[in-house]
This record gives sequence, C-alpha cells and structure tokens, in this order.
Amino acid sequence: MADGAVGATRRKRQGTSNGKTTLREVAEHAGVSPAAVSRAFTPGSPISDALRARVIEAAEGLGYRPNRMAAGLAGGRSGLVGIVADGFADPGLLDLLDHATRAMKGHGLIPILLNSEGQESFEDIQRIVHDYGIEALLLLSPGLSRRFVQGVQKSGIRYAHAFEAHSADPAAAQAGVRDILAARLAAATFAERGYVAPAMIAGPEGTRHFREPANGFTTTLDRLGLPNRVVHAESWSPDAGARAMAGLLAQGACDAVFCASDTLAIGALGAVRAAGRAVPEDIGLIGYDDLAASAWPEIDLSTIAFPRAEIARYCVDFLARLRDDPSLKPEAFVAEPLLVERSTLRSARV
Amino acid sequence: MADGAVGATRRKRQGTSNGKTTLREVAEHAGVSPAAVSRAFTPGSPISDALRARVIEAAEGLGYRPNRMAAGLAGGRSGLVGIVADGFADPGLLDLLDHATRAMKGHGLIPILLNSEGQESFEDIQRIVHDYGIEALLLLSPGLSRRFVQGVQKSGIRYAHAFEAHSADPAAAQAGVRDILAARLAAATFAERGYVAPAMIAGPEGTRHFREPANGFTTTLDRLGLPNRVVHAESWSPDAGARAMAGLLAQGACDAVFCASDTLAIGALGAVRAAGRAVPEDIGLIGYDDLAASAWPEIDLSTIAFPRAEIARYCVDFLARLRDDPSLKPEAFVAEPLLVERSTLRSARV
DNA sequence: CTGAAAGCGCTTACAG
DNA sequence: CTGAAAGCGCTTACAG
Repeated sequence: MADGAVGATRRKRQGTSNGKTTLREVAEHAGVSPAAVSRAFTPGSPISDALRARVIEAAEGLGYRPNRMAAGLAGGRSGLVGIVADGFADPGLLDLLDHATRAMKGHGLIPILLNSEGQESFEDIQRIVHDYGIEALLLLSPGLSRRFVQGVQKSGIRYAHAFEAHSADPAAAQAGVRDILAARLAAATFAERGYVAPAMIAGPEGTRHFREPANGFTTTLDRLGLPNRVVHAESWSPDAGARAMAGLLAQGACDAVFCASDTLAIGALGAVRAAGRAVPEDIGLIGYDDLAASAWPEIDLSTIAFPRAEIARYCVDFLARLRDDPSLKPEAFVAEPLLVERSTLRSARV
Repeated sequence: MADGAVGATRRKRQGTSNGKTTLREVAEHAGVSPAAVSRAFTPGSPISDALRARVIEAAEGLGYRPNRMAAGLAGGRSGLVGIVADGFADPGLLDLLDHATRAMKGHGLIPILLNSEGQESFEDIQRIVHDYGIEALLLLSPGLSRRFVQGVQKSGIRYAHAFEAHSADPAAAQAGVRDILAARLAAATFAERGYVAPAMIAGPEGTRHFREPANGFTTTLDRLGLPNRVVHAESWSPDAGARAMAGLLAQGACDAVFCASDTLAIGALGAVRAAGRAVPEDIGLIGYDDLAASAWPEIDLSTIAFPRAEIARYCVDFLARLRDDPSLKPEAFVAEPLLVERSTLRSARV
C-alpha cells in the first residue's frame, strides 16, 4: 500500500516526527525487518548487497532520512561535534569556523558552537557534551587554560586541538604552527634586516601561548648578541597592542617589534604612527596570523602565516577518522611558520 | 542503596550513557515514579512542590542531568537552534555569532552552526533540521536568497531573521536596520556636507539587500536635486569594493560614495588613496555596519551602525519566548540607522 | 546475512 | 497531583 498505514498505535503523539517517514515504514514497504533498514544505512554493517539495495529503493521512494537524534540515543553516534571557541574579536576565528564547518559537512558531522568566552569551565562543556551526546570536541580556542585542556584529556572525550603543535609525542591530535619556531623566525628576520633592538609584545599572561614564543624570541636574539625584551599585552585586542606599543615607545630603546597576533600588531602599528615614528624605517613590525585585514593597503602588515584552512581541515579529518577507528593514535600536524612579506619590514640588506 | 543497582537488564549496552546517572536511577533513589522525575525538570509540569523538592534533592545527590537528546526524541524539545550563516569573510558575522551564542546560553538553547556559504538550498537545511530535531532557525545571513527565506516560511519551521526589518506587518520575527532608511541617511548626509555628486556601491545583484537601499539613496538625492548613481560590487569583499570604486573614479563625476557594507567601503578607501585622491576632501565615504576594523586609526571610516548585539539578542529572545508560547505572533525589531562620525566625511558646513 | 527483541533515556496522554 | 504504560525512532547483541 502506498499510503503507508502503520499498525494502529494507541494514541497520536507529537514527538519530533514532523510528518516524516520513519524507519519502520521503510521496513514495511520494503518487506524487511527494521534491523535491515538500520543496517542499510550504517556503513560496515552486515547486510547483503541485495537487501541493502531493496531498502535503499524503498527509502528513496518514501523520502526517508534516519533521525540522527534517535540514532545517537540508541547507538551513541550522534554526529555532533562541539567546536569550543573563544576570541570572538579575532577575525581569524571566523575563518577557522568557516573551514571547519565546511570540512564537517563533508563527513556528515554537525557542528555545535560552544562559546567559551569568559569563564566557561571544562565542567560546563562536559555537561553539554553529555546532555547532547556530542561525539567529539574541536578546540579552536587559543585562550584555553591548561586546566581546561587537561580536563578534556582526562575526561576521555575525543578531541582535536588547533593552536597546539608539539611534534614530539603529542598527547592528543593537534595541529598548528609551533609558536617557538614562529618567534625564532621573527627574531632572525629582525636581525637579518638590520634592526638592533627587537622587542616582543606577547599575549596576555596566563595564556598557554605565552611562555614558548617569548623564549624562542629572546633565546634567538641572545644568541645573535642583540638586546631584546618582552612585554605582555593585556588582551589580544588592537587596543591592547596599541597600549603595549606606546609603553615600549615611551621607554625608547626598541626598533622592531614582534607581536603575538595580527590584532595586536595592528594596534601597535597605529601607536607607532600616532607617535610620529615611521614604519618600517624607525620601527619594524611583524605580526602573527596573517589575517585578511593585514593585507589591506592601509595596514599592509608583514606577518607570519597561520594556515587556518589546513589546520581546521586536518583537525576535522582526524576526528572523522577517529570516529571510524577509535583505536587511532593521536597525531600532530605541524605547519612551518612562513613569513608573509609586506610593508612593515625594511628590505634585506644587500 | 547508594550503589544504584538497577534491575538486571539482559545485556550491557553502550549507548550514550557515558557512565552518567539516568532518570530511572533518580526515581529509584527518590522513591518516586520516572514520570515524577521528568516533571520535576520540566517547568510548568503538574507536580507538587514537595515531590519536586524530593526529586531535585535526589538528582543533585547523584549529579543527574537530563539527556537532552532523549528529551528531544520523546518530547520534541531538543533545545537545538540552527544558526544559518554565510559571509564568513565579514567580521560582523563573528560578532553576531558571539552575541547570539551568549544569549542562547542564557535560555538553555544550543546553537548548531549551519554554514550556508555557497549554494546550500533550503532543502538541505530542512533535512538537517529534521535529522536533528532542531527546534528553530536563526537566520544570520545577509546573503540568503528570497527562495530560501520563502522556503523557511512555508515549511513551518520556527525562525527569526536578522538583516530584515519591515516594520509594517512582518511575516516573521525579524530584526535589523531598514536598509532604505540607512541609505536615505547617507544620501542626506552627503548633501548636508556639501558633496554634489554622490554615488552608491551596492552589494552584488541578486542579494535581498540590493534594491531597497539603492532606491532610498537615489530617491532622496533626486528630491534634493543632486545627481547620483548606483553601481554593484561583485561581492561583499574589500577587493570588490576597491574595483567598484576604481570604476567610479575612472568615470570621474562623483565626490562621495555610500557603500552597502564596511567591507566594501574599506576596499573603496584603499582605491581612492591609490588613485591619489584625498579623503574626505575629494571623496567622501560612508560605510554601513560599523565593524571593529572601521574604528582602527588606519581606517577611521564614517559609517552607519548596525546594532549587532541588540539584533542578535532580540532574535534569540524571541525564539526563546516562542518556545514557551507557540501562539506568539511574529514581531519586528527595527533599529534606527545611526551615523558614526569618523574621518571619511567633511564636517558640516558652518 | 537476517529478524525478533530489548534497549537508549526521556515524555506525556490516560486513569486515577 | 501521581504513577503505570506506551511511545519517540533508532541500534545491536543474540540466535539462527
């Protein structure tokens, strides 16, 4: 019967049915068991090609789509992955979000956006993961505390981590540029361009990305016999960058500044100009991120690229593979820091 | 018994249980029916204060949290709302996302990020809504086609729409600035500042935001007896803005330009300077959005504000109210366009 | 490879 | 107000 009359149920219920075809109806129309329908839609399930074909045909005829919530409940595979993000003032996040969501779509994964701005503790996130049967977490947040990351680690929740890249024996899947290498590159570049007193504006204290790049920066410069110093910005905003730069300028004695992010560098750039100093002659500037805005002619910032597209894709692909093979070992994708040459750096001495 | 032994089930299953307490266990510990536990957690359910208190106590003791997936399946209230977004190159979206997700958290709603960039048809979105029992849609996308919006409308899916604001008899909940008023304000401002040949760089043809602002712009200028013209950018990117501006400049005969977005205006600004013309003396510029970047000293763009925080919050709050009262009628929140005065406009004639 | 059955963790008409 | 029961739409050991 084409009208799909289902065995009389005692009462009409609302549920999420939404007037949509259910697995049971497909089973009846195809003349198979419900289990067969389920198997037909589950890759790797034990089912013959013939049976599967029959099911698929009936399903298409009825416009059937498995209800993922029910599948998640029954089988634990909701297809939901939580994107933990903060730093909503940094356009780089938007880019990451764009790439990550596109990659997820390719894997049939659905992104839940977990805004961890402010003091979202790991426990809060963990609760949501439980409440919704979220399968994995994608950490897209540079501002995550060590405590948070350790919490995720211990919880056993699957995850991948952008903004983290320790090539040796990673504790979890991660992808990123190694901050220390970026900092070394910046330091070496300043030296090569003839700057003699480089400084660094690092991110706010307490961030996981603070110590490593600062070390890379000072160590390299020490080795080259150049003076150097590191100050912190109070946040990642351009304003914070401008204030830090103003402070550096007030103390004199610096002619090049590496900023831990492009947002910081953009603020610093404004501060340098406001102080009547010339970029890149008086002051050289290197950012870190290569935001779209950094390429605008008004900004035109020399910076170290952070390959957001590759990193987002790598993390999502890893999560998708992990889903098919839970025994997968953590891996790291380490991108090389790359200098994007624009106008805030003197050219190399010839 | 504190160990919560549950009646012997025939087999161990994995499910999403995750080792977490279930409703049944709470019921047993509290010595009440499962229904009572469910009711205790559902505002407005028929349950005595005494019973509820007893349940809540047991629940807290066990660290119980209702599984939202199961609740969604059984009751149709998943708490999931889909954010339909595109334009991931525009930082304004990130801002909107930030405000919307924060507002949702306040209502216990969870955001699913639906990236509609490219050609995501309404049918695709509808499928996801079904698959996951998404309760409502928040349209945060300026680039949605009329077809898409009509599809949502007809589908009966609940939604709220940012970037839309027709005060009279709204067909659905919407919030935004009326483009036509923004365009009129820009036109009037140019006239007041003594510009004599204003032009407008509108968004790409085909966008829902094209015709209305263009009309507002030209009509106002016609009435004031000033020449005017409208060109389209090929996209919303700064590059597209720069190309449109270059085109305008090449033809001469314009001394002020209203851009349909700040991203466009930022590109236009670069093009004006690249052509060796002075802003705001030779060419006045007004953008639309008031992005964070527009306030950077290097940009310092005069623009018409789009109150993203209020708009995002309004939409989310509406969705939350609609959830509690499905009979709620659609409403519109119309924000007044407001000129943010910066350096790309001559000052008023004295 | 298949099907019947139990179960995932909740909700809600129904009958007190 | 309460509880027993049926149901939401799927999955997966179990026993062929």
